[in-house]
Amino acid sequence: MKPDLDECLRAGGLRRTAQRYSVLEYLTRRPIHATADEIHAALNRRFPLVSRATVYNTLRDLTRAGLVRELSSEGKAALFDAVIHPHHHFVCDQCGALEDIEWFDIPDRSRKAATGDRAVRSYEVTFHGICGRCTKSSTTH
Amino acid sequence: MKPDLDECLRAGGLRRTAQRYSVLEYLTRRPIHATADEIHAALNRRFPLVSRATVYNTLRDLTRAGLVRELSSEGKAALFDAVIHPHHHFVCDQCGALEDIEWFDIPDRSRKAATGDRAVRSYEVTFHGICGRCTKSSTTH
DNA sequence: GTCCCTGCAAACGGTTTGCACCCGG
DNA sequence: CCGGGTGCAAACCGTTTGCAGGGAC
Repeated sequence: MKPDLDECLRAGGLRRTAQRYSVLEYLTRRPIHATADEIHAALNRRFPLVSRATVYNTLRDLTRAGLVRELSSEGKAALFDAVIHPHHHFVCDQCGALEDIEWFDIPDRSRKAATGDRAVRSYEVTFHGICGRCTKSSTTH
Repeated sequence: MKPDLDECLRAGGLRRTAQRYSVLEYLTRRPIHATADEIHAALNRRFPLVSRATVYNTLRDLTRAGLVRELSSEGKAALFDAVIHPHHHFVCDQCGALEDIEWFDIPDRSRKAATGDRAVRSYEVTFHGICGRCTKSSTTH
């Protein structure tokens, strides 16, 4: 159906199995932040197909293959994204909420100078602060 | 001894206790990446003073107060830094190693445009790629 | 046919929490 | 004196792993 996904798997040196295919397809279809558990639940909604362990193992493999990005959400469950729509993040230091920030490039000059000869595949900016909700609720008065 | 640390605590709305003071002092003295467990071990090396739970609770409080930054190191134990020497990071997608990247500013233009009216307190860039060690050891041949 | 992958459940490890005691203000 | 902080240990929860059976190639 979607030969490109198969090729992605192959390119990553991963055998094509129904489980891996569906995890990858889920993430590419819904390029949102999803926890391993959400993915597991979503895939098994219709009928049991993928075990929790396999979801974790698959996500690890896909991440290593560079097909998926893992965002370790400060103590909470890790979030996974298909590597499709790059974006930055805003994290609330108080409640831990994670918001997406639209993508913008960092000037090559600063970037190259700082990373040197490292093999950089991608990058993202994480902003820290207090989100709107927390600002409102914690006003001292 | 160091009145400024006391003031930091106070400013964050935190009572001044020996435990909190020593955690904060440790992090400001050694502005490196340290896990909660390393901090706990280091502080209790001479004589037991801080329990593990208190280290965790204190780090949570300090983080909320903005005195300390938490880096959730992809699945592994979280790393903590005193908010003193800002720097960026390079994460190896393969082995998870975390390297420091010297600081550089992001042009205000891009930044403001992207974050809008959010209360941004700080930001950092995380580069992803394959570190030198992994590049060497995984060459296909 | 050979590995690698999967499922299950148990183990793991970092972090949080309940509760009683203690101390800072 | 009061409310919050601390210590201990148990609970928690996301993630990993060992092992036996099954599927990809």
